Amino acid sequence: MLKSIIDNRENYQPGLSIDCVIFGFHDNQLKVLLIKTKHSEEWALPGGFVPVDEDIDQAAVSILHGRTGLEGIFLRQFSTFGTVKRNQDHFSNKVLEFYEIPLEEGKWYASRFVTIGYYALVDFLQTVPQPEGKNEIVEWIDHDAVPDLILDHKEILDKALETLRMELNLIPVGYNLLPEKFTIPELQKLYETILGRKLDRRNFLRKITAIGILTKLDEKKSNVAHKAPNLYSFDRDKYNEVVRNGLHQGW
Amino acid sequence: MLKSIIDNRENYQPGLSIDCVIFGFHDNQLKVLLIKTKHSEEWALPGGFVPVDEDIDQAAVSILHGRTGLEGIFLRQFSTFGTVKRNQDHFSNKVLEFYEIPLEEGKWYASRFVTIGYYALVDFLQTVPQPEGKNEIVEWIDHDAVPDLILDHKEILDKALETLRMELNLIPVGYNLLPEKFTIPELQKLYETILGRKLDRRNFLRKITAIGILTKLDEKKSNVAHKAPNLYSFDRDKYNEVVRNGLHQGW
DNA sequence: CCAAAAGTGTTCGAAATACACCCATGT
DNA sequence: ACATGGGTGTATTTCGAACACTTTTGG
Repeated sequence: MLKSIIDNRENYQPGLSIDCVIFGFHDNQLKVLLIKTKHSEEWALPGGFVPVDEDIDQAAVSILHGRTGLEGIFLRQFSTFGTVKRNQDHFSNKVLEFYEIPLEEGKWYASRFVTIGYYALVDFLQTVPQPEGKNEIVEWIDHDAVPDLILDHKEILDKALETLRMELNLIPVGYNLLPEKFTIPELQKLYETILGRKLDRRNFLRKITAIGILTKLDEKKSNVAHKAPNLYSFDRDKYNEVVRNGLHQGW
Repeated sequence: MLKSIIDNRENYQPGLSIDCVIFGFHDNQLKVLLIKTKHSEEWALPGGFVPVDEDIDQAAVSILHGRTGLEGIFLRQFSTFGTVKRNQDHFSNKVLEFYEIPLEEGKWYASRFVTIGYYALVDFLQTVPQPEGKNEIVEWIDHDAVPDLILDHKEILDKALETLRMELNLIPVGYNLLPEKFTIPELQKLYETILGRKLDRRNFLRKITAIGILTKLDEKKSNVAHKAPNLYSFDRDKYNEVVRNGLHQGW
């Protein structure tokens, strides 16, 4: 993968990469999709390079699709990272040896890369992590349990979550993070997880329904302990309308 | 300028630029600092390239300093632009002829540039527009009267203002846009100008003072028509503290 | 003396918060 | 039967929106 990019480096925007923070939600846990290559002990954000004939947003979509198989996903650029030293450590001879890349060509890879951060919200259950080649491991990691990441990827992840928290005040969230049918407590746990604090059940219900993007289904969740919670779905039209027009409230 | 960059293109991050939207405020008008090169009829945002040994944030600071002479300015990255066609038009033979750049070297310049947008808030009266060389004109233009800009610079400008409006809900604004001493009505006009709508005087006073960043001076503005308004200044410590901790309200 | 802008307080309604009881289900 | 989580309503407080009169000053 890396070798093929370096061999075809003429076709890629030099010194520029994209890193994606892919959020999922499962078991009341905020998850992050991370990758690990066999030559490294550390995890990394899934990322890639930008073909010269592709818009950066499109390149991000491609990366996301490549790692998750998903399409039509909520994807948002949040920040660009470009300190001089950000990928200094990345240029290790080990990596080049591993990929059998001559030192001369490795210079392309060794230079400072400016990386554009995107974050995505995806449906955990519909996501099939797709490693590129047998040297790669792709896995969902609990956000609480994210280990050290390569380079400044931890910083990028933190900034993504910070942005998501802020955008929670501006756009409704959940459409891509939850399955088709979900319960209010599930949605609330999602909000609580993103925000990192508890919310009052009754007030949450009032606020979230007031937005007018939920459809109460005539159906209850089955096979659950205790009282069966009602199922809801998003009213897709209204949801998209609110995404466009913005939310005028905060949490 | 451009020629010297192309001659030294090894020292710059390839395919990457920075564009700054520099806001000022004067005569109750939101102003934008724009530049025009003699070979072009169109205005542009002040921008530049990124030295390989400089952090992108630092490069933005340098560009800002170069065009305004100002330092220690409120400067914030807001978005990165990178559609394939964004600077297609920029590669005109006219430009290369003008700068006496051989076509071969011009290719560097012709490729797609991804540009990182920064916006700055500066004190209009302390800003001395500084053209780089005699081919450049640097001028404050009323935001209302901004003409067509080159490439996607209009889009970048719009996005900057949109971000600024949003950030008005998160951070206090004014420290860099107003002179040392100012009146509440002036501050209010600044807010109204950024937001593009009128605010109620009494409610504005209550809200802005509640933030606790203003110091009422024992001094009135002199030589003004009608009732002399009180002068205020920012409490720099508290101002910075609020910038750090964020504002928990909205307009 | 009058026009034009500055200063100041109160009322009202909406929204956020805090809070308690009943209901359904699996064990 | 009981423990656990789900569903619902109300009272209180807080915050933003609307609003009118008086004061000062230059012309």
